[in-house]
Amino acid sequence: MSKNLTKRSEDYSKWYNELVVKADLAENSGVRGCMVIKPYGYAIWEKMQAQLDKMFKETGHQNAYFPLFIPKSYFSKEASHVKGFAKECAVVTHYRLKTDEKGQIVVDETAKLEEELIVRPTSETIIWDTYRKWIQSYRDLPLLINQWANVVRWEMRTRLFLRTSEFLWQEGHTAHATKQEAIVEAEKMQGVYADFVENFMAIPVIKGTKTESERFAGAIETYCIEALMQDGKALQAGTSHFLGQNFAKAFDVKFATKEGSQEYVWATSWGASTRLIGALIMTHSDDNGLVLPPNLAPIQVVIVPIYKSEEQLQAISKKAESISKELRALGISVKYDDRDTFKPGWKFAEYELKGVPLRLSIGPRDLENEEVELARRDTLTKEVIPQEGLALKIQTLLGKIQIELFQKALLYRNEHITKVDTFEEFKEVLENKGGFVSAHWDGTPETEEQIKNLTKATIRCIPNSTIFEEGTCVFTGNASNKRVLFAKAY
RNA sequence: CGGGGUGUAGCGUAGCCCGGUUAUCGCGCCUGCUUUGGGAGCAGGAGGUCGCAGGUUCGAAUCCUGCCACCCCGACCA
Repeated sequence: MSKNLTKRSEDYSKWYNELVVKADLAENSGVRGCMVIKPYGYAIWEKMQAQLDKMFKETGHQNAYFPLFIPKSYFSKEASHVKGFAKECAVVTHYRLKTDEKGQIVVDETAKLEEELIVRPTSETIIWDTYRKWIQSYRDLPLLINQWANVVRWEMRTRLFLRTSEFLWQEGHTAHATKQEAIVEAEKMQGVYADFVENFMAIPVIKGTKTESERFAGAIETYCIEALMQDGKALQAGTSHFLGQNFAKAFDVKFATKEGSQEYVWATSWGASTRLIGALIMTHSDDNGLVLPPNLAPIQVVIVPIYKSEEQLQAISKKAESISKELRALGISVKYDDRDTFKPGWKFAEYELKGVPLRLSIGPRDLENEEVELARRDTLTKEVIPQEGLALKIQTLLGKIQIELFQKALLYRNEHITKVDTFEEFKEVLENKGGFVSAHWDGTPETEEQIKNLTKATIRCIPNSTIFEEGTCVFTGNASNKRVLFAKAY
């Protein structure tokens, strides 16, 4: 999309990291792959939270909060779950420090915990341990709970927003009386995520299911939404899991049916994280900085005065205030930046870097002609327009930008789904073009594994939209009845 | 955990191989004047445990040993 964005990952990586820091979203904290989210970045997260939370409430969910620490024994009750997370857990082993003979602060070895506590990498176990106490009867079901929290995963290599040791997210955990109802819930939440990401973040996604080897640890089925970044790599933007009765059995969560029998409940869990901010950056931004869709922009319109004298500034400020007032009346967030410590050119560059969708500049010339200069961040175009009817025009334009950002990303995404039928083509497309590769696969984890080892591409999903099609596996030549999407992924 | 690299002012860096006055430069910061329609100019100024701890030496940012932190490449990544 942008002239300098390149598929060479080290360049792209550098571009991305610099952008995150320069746009004032976040920075490395210097603490083991943990980042500091700065006020501007957090304001975007708050907007995302507010919208998601609203959507969860509308689908009948309630918020609650569970402990940060999970006793090791809880954690190990579901076999495949513990296997999936064991290698990336932070463990609390002591509860006290002391001063040693050299005056150094050291861990007090006598204050060793009898049972270690795991800092939650996800909360299934502690939540299901709690649900056992909450659920007795079919009347207690369904139980539809969401938690906003932080989790810790001790990843080997981290990257701002995309994979940090600690991250912020929401995790929904629901309990149902029937298998069918739980599946419907998991699918519904996949839909909620897709709706949010596409319509609010303007990021097109492909809905699908994960293969067995990519599935969440402990899930029967994982529903996902997959997005494509500008460097041709895929990013998992949200997941929803049908957990069957695995956790109910591990934590002995049973309910009395109408008929009086005891049955295990059916479970789902679903989550989306601050990683989505990384997706946002990598989908829309360019070499001038961040590009924010209007729905997510903490500041939607910035007004920059251009003046020489104090009298001019006063006249401009008066006009800017009346424009701001009109815009705010339409629910548009406006910032009037009349700081005299920075020059207009500096401010233009600054707000472009921060991705503010629209910029108005007003100078003496504009006052005289009853005009303003309006600049669009996404297209970098400018026009001088009358002050008459400005607020409504801006409102319409913000809506238009939101849609056009999505359309632009959708076009790029669609151009980067390539059907291939030979392994030579498969490698060629991954290497030179990037993006999703749509290919036949024989359905075995072994083939998937071998392809991954040879190309670093994984099966991102089996798209919901995939249709029955006779074919042969791109790697083994064995029979296949549908295409799946491969890609290199974050 | 393997392979490579880097730690010098808030940020980015030169100096290190070949030890020697007061540690270099740029950005940023402070003061003043001029500027303000796309990241201003000039002048002056402040800011340093040279990652930490030992060692060698008359003398260490520089050489030696150990440790720590971070980055990149692998492995890992619901």
